[in-house]
Amino acid sequence: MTDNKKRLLLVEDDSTLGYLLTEYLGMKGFEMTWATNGKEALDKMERHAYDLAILDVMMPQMDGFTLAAAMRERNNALPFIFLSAKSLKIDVLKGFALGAVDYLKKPIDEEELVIRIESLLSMLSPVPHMGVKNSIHQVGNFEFNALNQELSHYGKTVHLTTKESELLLYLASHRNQLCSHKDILVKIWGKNDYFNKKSLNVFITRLRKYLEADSALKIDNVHGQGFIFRSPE
Amino acid sequence: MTDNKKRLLLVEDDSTLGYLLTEYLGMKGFEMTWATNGKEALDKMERHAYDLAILDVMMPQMDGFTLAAAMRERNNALPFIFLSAKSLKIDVLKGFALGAVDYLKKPIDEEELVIRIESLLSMLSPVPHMGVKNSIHQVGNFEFNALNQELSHYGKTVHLTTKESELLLYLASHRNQLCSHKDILVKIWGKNDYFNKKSLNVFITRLRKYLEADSALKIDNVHGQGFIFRSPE
DNA sequence: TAAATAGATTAATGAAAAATTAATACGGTA
DNA sequence: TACCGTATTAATTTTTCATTAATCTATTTA
Repeated sequence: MTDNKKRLLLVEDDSTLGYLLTEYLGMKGFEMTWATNGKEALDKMERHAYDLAILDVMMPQMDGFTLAAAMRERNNALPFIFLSAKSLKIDVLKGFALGAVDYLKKPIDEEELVIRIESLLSMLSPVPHMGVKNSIHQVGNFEFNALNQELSHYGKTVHLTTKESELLLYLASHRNQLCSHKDILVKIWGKNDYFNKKSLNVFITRLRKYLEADSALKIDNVHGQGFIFRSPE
Repeated sequence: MTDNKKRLLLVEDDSTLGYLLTEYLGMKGFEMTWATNGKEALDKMERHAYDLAILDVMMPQMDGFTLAAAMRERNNALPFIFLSAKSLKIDVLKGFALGAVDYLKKPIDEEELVIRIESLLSMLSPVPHMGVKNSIHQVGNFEFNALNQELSHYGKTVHLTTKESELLLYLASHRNQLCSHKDILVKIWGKNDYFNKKSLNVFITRLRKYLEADSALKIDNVHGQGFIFRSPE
């Protein structure tokens, strides 16, 4: 599909409301089709693909409930919501029993309608689990996946421990900046004391070892201050 | 999951309404958990799996909006609906903007609540899972039929137990990604405690044994974090 | 340039985590 | 009730990893 606008089919006999909603929703980025009765709606459904139908309940000839039942009978999987002045509980229950994904009572607030439609559409077409957060960093000619704690170099991957990964992430997000002992220790070790500082040195050494395959990368010490992770941006 | 009751987390400070809804929804076939404040709710979410959360908006200390924001911050994918006496449009919009799947105005009609919950659950749950479960997965040079719980290797088929199959399905759908203990346990065992973690290890061992015939497949442990199922895509 | 301080490196330690194996409990069934 | 397959819990062994210690090297400064 070249156009990713969502297509809505509005079934509404009242021309004022029909026109208003068509305009408003169209303005909000939906591709609108407006049918003024059930028969026309069924016909359009046959011939076009829609993402969601909005059915008015009270219509002459064929009411929204009947239309929904007819859709179901034709094995039409198009999800639909009802708009209705009938706010009686029994009607709401009937609406859902017919398979509606929502039931809105008139008068309709247009903004609420839009946000509900968007919510429903996003529920109905769930994102196929986009491969987790984007936590992959290019570090020199390494690829660093902070989430999986992996560091790859031309296909060769090593596993970092949690602390190693945290420290590398900190340095990599502050490349070419002085990172003070204090800041690193507070951020990663939680506190800044004599022993943690010793520990930090151990981990710096380890990272240097991991990264030595790329000579453009260096972890420089600034005497008495901290470290600078030198890396081309 | 052995029990297919849907699990709801109700967050409601008012004890009368909380009790009423817990009883009513419990009677209607849901497995209910009732938290009386946001902190308690967040805690329960960490340790248990729920299918839907019902959040009261107006609560002392942490209101429902803040709670929803905290959930999102923690990358908690639990879908939620708001219950609120605040029927102002701005609040409804805010609720949806925070990712709510519905926003119901008090006074709540219990029957409508039930049918809306059911409608939402059917929209939310069966799509992602059934689809995956129905398909046959190529796992290395194994063929994994999650529905039949069968694992085949060049014509040789073994039968997996339910838990084995669920775990393999989870890992296979997250291949080469770190799967935290917590996520696995919450998703498959329903809760995350000391004993389940032991149990998980047992099942990991079993899967490793099944899969050892293909040396390209590995279930690596990430110390203190979880597991990564390594498998060519 | 020598002494003092800071940093780097390697190796050792101990606690925690994980893997493995064994034992028990449970649920259906004949 | 005895049996079988499965899930959970327990006990044991193995591995991992942050810390600490010990040793070596670099930098500062008097």
